[in-house]
Amino acid sequence: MPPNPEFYDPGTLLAVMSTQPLGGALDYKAPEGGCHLGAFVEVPLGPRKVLGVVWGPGQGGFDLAKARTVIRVLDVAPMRYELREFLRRAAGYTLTPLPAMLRLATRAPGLGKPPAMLKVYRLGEGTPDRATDARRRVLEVMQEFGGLAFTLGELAEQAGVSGSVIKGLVKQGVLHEEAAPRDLPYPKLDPNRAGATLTGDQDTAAKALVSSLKSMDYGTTLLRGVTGSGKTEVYLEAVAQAMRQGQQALVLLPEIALTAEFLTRFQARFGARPAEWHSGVTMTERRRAWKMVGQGAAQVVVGARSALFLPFQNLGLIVVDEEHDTSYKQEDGVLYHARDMAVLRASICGAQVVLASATPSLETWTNAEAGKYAKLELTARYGEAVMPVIKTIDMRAEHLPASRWISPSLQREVKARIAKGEQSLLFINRRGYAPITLCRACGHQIGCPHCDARMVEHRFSQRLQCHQCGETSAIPGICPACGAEDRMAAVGPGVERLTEEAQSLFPDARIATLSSDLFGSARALKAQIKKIAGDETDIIIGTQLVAKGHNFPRLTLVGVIDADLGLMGSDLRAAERTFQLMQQVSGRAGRVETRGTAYLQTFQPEHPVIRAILSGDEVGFWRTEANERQHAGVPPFGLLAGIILSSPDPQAAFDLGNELARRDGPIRALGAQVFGPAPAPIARIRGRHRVRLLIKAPKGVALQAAISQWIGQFKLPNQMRLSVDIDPQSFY
DNA sequence: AGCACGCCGACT
DNA sequence: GTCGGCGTGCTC
Repeated sequence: MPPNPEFYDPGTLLAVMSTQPLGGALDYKAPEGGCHLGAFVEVPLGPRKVLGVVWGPGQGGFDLAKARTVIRVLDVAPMRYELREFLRRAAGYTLTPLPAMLRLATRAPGLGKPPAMLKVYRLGEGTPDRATDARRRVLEVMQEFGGLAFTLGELAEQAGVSGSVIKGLVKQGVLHEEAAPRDLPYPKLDPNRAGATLTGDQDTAAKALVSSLKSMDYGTTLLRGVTGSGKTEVYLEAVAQAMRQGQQALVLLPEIALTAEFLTRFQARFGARPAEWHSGVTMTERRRAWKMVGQGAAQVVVGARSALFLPFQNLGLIVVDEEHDTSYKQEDGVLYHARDMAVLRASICGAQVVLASATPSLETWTNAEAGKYAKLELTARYGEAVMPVIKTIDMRAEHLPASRWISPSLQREVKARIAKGEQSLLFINRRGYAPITLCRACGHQIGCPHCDARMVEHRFSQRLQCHQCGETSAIPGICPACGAEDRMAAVGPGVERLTEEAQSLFPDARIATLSSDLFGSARALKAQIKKIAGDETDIIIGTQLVAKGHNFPRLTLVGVIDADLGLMGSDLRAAERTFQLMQQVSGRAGRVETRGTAYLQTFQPEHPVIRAILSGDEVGFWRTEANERQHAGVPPFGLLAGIILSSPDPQAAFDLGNELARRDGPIRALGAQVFGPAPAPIARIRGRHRVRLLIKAPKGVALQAAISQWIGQFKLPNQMRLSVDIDPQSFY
């Protein structure tokens, strides 16, 4: 009989990938009873026991006498080929060591422990020696729910008795105590429940997605639809089809804040909630989700980007909602882009990907234009609402006193809305009160002591805060540089300061401010959003947060305080981001009956991006933008990679950076160029100085291989860390 | 990541 | 002499 490549007999040499930063797999002998390829195992490593996954046959090439034996195989479904292959390819693509990649896939609490058990109580055979009232109530409850098992707490509460009554009944054999797994399967979802009635466009798109799902093969579809066009309802039909086919589905959302609204709609469609996976989920719930996904007992997962690394058994669909969102790029630790990884994972396991957005990224738009992705368009808005009229306010012609940002024209418009009982939204993409605190005597600006970032004044909390590392400090009365008293000044607008200005301009208006840092919890934020959507607010003042998927039915005016923010930077995606953000924010106006108006305050109304937004010529904008990037040879028409060197010693980082730039043979051999070293976008984080080199390569070359070869020539001095950022997203 | 090994400065 | 600083290297 030929050996089974999926199984290792006791004593066979096999490779185990651990989550320790070793750079690769180590060989071990299979334990008594053997083990499967992909099994989760505990292995000895030096004096410790560590978690690992059986990765393949032993590699050899070392003193075989050193080989130790696998301690035990964990009681967890083995990692499937698809996930191992995904981790391998993702590690190769992002130039991340495999153990670090594997760690993302094993981030479940209590993985190494036996399944957590719970004591439950069930009806036994005996009868109680004396029938007290309390005992009778317990038995009634047990009978009412016929044969169901209860935990002590549940039963005591239902029967209105204390725990000792139940313990007493157990002693007499009336009740049985047994162990049940703590991790319960998720409620069964019903794909055939009636969903929302889909309009023509939506119905066509949903049918197209369903038929793609039926192919049981890989494919990616861009689902384009303006805000409020019902994208969610459409892709939920694809989720339903995956379930009908017995497959699992994953829905990625960019913000935890959006999950609450999603869950409500999900429950309405399928009758129960899916598994959740994001940073706000408790340890217990996390373990349950991980295990149930691995057993196929969770049909649908909604979560953040890290949910891509869950051990799905038969994944049929990945939805990336708001696919253009910048938070899909992981910016520290393992650097990856969740949208790209979703496509990679799906292509390996033969699943469908739906990229949903009103304002897709240029990458996705280009792939769809080129026919690599299918494209579905939702044009009609949900209900009768129409897109707003968009106009500019030329700030060069407005007369504004210093430290004022709401132009007279915009003030008039807001007043008119208040008079009609309609809502206005003033948008500014800056948190806090003022972005700069400077000394009027010497010009000194207060910066973060650990990062290369300015401290932002938050009047709400009466402190200065670093938006990079979270460091806070008191607002100084004396300049720390020159010692001048009472000369510190708040410069520039933030959302809190705009609120202050609005309060003085519209003293009778009811104003609500919406900024992520003004709310301690998602619940408080939700309450505020609900209040705004109701009848209690005339003016909403908000940051980026308001641009994302909330419905404010009475809103008819949007004022963008600074539409130029982000147009001037050297970021290659600056125009794209501004375009997307302005479209989303303006789309907030006039969602129901009235046609709304959006005003963009700008100093450059003739700028192509502003003009494109005004004319509504999206295709024109994308074509122009695509052309420019093609000429510049940057993504998606060329490859970019960053090399970040970080060290407590800035000179050491620069020296190594120069050395790398000088010996760039492997990179030049590709026809690629190295730029830098230059201070990284965040030049200092937690006391470490960061220097970045940028590599620009033509599309289609083996960039990763060349980079590994290149950096492999260098030995990192003490304290120095090097990380590679494939397709970096931040530039300033 | 941990942990041992090892090679130089200031102490009983 | 030796205790301990942390730089270097190994873990199958």
